[in-house]
Amino acid sequence: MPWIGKTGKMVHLFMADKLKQHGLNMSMEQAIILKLLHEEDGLPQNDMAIVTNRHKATLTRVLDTMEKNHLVVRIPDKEDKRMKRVYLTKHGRKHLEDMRPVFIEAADEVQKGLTKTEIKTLISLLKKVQGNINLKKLQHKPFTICEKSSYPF
Amino acid sequence: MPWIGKTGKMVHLFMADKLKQHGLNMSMEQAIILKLLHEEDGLPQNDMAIVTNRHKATLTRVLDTMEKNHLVVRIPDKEDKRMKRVYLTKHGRKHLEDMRPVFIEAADEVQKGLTKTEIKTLISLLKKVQGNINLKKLQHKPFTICEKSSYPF
DNA sequence: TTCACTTAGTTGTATGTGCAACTTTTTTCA
DNA sequence: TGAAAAAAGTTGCACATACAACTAAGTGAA
Repeated sequence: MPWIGKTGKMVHLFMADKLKQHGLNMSMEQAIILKLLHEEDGLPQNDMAIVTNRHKATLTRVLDTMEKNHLVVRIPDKEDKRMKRVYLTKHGRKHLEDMRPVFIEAADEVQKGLTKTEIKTLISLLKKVQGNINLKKLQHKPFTICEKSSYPF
Repeated sequence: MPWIGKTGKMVHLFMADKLKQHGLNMSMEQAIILKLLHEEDGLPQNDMAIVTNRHKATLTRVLDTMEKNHLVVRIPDKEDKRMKRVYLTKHGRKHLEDMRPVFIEAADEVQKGLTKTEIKTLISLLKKVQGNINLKKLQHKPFTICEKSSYPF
């Protein structure tokens, strides 16, 4: 399966470059976080780590940067004092709006020449591959395929 | 195309975990370099950066680590004094042999439940996607689809 | 109820990553 | 031929990443 890793990396770089071209000073990693919070605001950090396939320590640092840049805020959960829930700020929401058309255009470019059927086939095959991968060990939790697109494209 | 990036990341993590489980103290990035040199020893750093879709500065640092660990050596080119060519060491070749069965087993696991036809279809669709992505700007060179698997799986 | 276990998040450390700016060497072309 | 442009590699910087070890807080069973 030599192609998945490389294609994934290329798509990642392509999208990151598009953000840059449009003057959006934001990494793909941060864009992914914004998209995730757009779908469900106030997620605990650990849930975000699992959905995005990142280590919780990595998430700590990405959120440090994003909080410094006023894109999100961390608010401790009232019930469970261990948890911190992450919320979009007004500024974060603005960035989200700015990046939306960029990703729509970029996704079109990436899919150029593929029929609707081919796209459906590709996604279904990738889902099958995901189903074969159990990252339980990595995340200390059973892996579940996330129907929400944790990637903004 | 929300699935490519995430699936790629999952495969990457899965493979990295397999290396660890088998006691191979090596990052996927380093494994990719070893595999590349196995196919063509003595590549200049810049070529390696392009094929692996990494920035040349990144390659500099990965190779620093690998040279420190005696997996590869850098030898200046006789003709073009700007270039450094990278060669596998005996130790590097040993690591390559050790990781081969790990990747074969892991690839089987990732592809479980997919027919030969499905695998062919998946690869052909991913190639189409790659064809849509022009990373010229990123690499200061026109992009070409690399038929060699720059990924060890 | 208490003490071991688990869970959420952070920090230290090493590596991986891209970009800009830099040096050295080669190429181009006027 | 000589100056400008290009190319290969390195370094400073900021961020991303995983892992181990840590703190604080909740859970569960004797």
